[in-house]
Amino acid sequence: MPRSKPGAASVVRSERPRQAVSLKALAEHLGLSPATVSLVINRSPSAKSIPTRTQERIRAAARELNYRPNFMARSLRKQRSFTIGVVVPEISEGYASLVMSGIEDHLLQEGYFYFVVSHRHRSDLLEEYPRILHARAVEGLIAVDTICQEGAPVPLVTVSGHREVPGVTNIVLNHEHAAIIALEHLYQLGHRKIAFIKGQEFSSDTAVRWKAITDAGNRLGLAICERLTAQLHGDSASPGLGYEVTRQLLGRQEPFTALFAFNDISAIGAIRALREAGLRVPEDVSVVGFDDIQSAAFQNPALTTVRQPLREMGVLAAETLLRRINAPARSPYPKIITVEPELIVRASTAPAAS
Amino acid sequence: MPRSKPGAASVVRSERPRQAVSLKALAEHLGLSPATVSLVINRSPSAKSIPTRTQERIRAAARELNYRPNFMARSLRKQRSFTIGVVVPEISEGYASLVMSGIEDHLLQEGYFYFVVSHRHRSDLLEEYPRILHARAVEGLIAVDTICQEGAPVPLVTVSGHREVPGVTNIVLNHEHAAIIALEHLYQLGHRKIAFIKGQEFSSDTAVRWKAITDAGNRLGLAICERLTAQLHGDSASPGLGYEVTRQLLGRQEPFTALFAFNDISAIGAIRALREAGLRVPEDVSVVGFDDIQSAAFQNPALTTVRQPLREMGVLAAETLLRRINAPARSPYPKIITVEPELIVRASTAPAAS
DNA sequence: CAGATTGAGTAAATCGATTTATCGCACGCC
DNA sequence: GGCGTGCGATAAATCGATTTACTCAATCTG
Repeated sequence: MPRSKPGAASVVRSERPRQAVSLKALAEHLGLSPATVSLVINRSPSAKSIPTRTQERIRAAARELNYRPNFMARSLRKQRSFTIGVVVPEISEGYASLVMSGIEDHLLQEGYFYFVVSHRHRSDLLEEYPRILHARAVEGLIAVDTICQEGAPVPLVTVSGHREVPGVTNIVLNHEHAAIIALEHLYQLGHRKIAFIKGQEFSSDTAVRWKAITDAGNRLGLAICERLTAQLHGDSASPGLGYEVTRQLLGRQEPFTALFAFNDISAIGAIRALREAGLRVPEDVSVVGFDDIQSAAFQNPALTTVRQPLREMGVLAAETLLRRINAPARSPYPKIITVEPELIVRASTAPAAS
Repeated sequence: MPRSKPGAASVVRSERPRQAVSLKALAEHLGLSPATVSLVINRSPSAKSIPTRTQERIRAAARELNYRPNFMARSLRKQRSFTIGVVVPEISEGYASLVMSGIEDHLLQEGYFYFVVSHRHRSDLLEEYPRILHARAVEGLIAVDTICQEGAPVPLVTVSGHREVPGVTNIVLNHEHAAIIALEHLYQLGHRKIAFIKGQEFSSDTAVRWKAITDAGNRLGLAICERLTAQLHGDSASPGLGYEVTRQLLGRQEPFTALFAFNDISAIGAIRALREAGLRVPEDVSVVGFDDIQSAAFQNPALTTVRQPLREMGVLAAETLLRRINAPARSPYPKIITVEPELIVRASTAPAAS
């Protein structure tokens, strides 16, 4: 009797179906079997024998009851997680986050999600993270600016990995070209005494880039002076590292008219150190950065830099990974994909004095 | 016969057990039932009746065969995904990525992973993403600098959400305090004509911060002049927006000796605009930023700014969310958690001229 | 009219782990 | 000799969806 009271009824009605409705519940509601409903919902080819009217009925009910397939159940059955893992050194840092932005764009478009982990160059985490990502059933991995020791049990794409590891596709900048356009720019401005800031030992770009620079120097007949090169140390995304190393460089009393930094962050620190030493940028010393992070354009002076297409590299990594995941096992895959740098000339470089 | 050939055998042996071993396989190998093995592996209380020797045997075999529980199966059974969703406006941007760094830190520590999606202020994505995250079985959501229209079917924590929505815990900066320390600083330096850059309409901090600023102005007896306030427009993480709006401000021919920007990014753009107009920072105009992003310290001049503890806010968001997830349903939860700002005085502010 | 075909749908196995209720057995006890 | 009572497990249900191999009836075919 009380059930028929309008007030009570309206309370009940106003409650949305909170807990998820399962395939079984939906099938029951329809007076059909779960099998049929599943076939129709998934537009499976074997649903072609089910008449259109029934199909409509099923879809309508699914909408009405707000049916959402349980992701875990589906994943378990199909053995697919539509999830990939992204390994970066540090998430709150311009390089990685730009690459990730590209990765995300493409993955979401294709119906994949991704887990991010940042290892901060701790070797225990570097070991552990791929394992726990694998335990989380990721279908593939993207490693950004991270040196991977060995192949993984799933397809692996690295961005600036620089190691030929079997099973790994590597997306890299054309560092030779990058070195040439940067040095040529300085050379044409009349610079002959150029200082260099190398990257940290652990950065995967460091060695390759340095080789490219020395090669380019030779090509241009530009002597690269040992006393004018220094190396970043320490694991920090702050310009402080570039500042320190530039002070060292200045302390060596070897004059130079230009400086080519490992990245924009260290270039920014370098400019500060130069200024504090009473040198004007670019009048006394020209500075070239690398990467073209977002704030490069808004430094004072605006930074001349070698742009890496970081976002595009992320998209490319995601595309390549998905292609590999969806290709039949043991298909051939590219070992290396090269992208091109671009010199962005702004206000931190000028003709060499005298 | 051929099977006993040493060469062939060694080939077989050298192959690692590639495909995962299941609980069932492990149990079979041990001559036990899956139930027993599961109980032991999970250190379930009901495993206390299994003698230590057997337990050891099971664990040893698990190690040897490299048994890894299937995540999907476990999740399906336990109805837990140990995954949460993070919604940000844009991943490659200082504010969100610092918060995310804190979120990641805490979540991974606690055995959770997270999916990130960036909506770029597109309202269709803002609608869609929470839904598909829910379909992906996330156990909770964190929304960063994002206005959420309604509660979610899972616990939701917002960072700078500023809306009282039932079911939502909001982590916010003490904007009143922030406004006071910034204005007091300028006031004490002798500034009376201060320009302001307000945030974009869509930013969740904009309204609250502006109210705090006007209140603080009143408190200090500082007139806030309509003609000296302007608002950011457009969805970009570049200082270009601040540059544009500062040029507008300058065009109004209303003199000012200090400028309080909505964030560091726009402050950087503002400084460039001021410089181009022939004004020196800080000698002619002092500039105060907001957020204290990583590059603030290395601007030229180094930026005076109101620091938000973004990383800590991320950690706090993650902690709060996990607490809510693991609390019994319908437990009480905090509606608001406030964190304190800090004024970081650097080189972009100085005593007012004249 | 037997046999083949088609239409409409279903039963049941499966993915891999968790968990509750139960079982057989040996031992001690009265 | 019958009865608890630990001990050392295990059988079987369950989580929710997918998918293969059917079934049953009606219709067509020769």
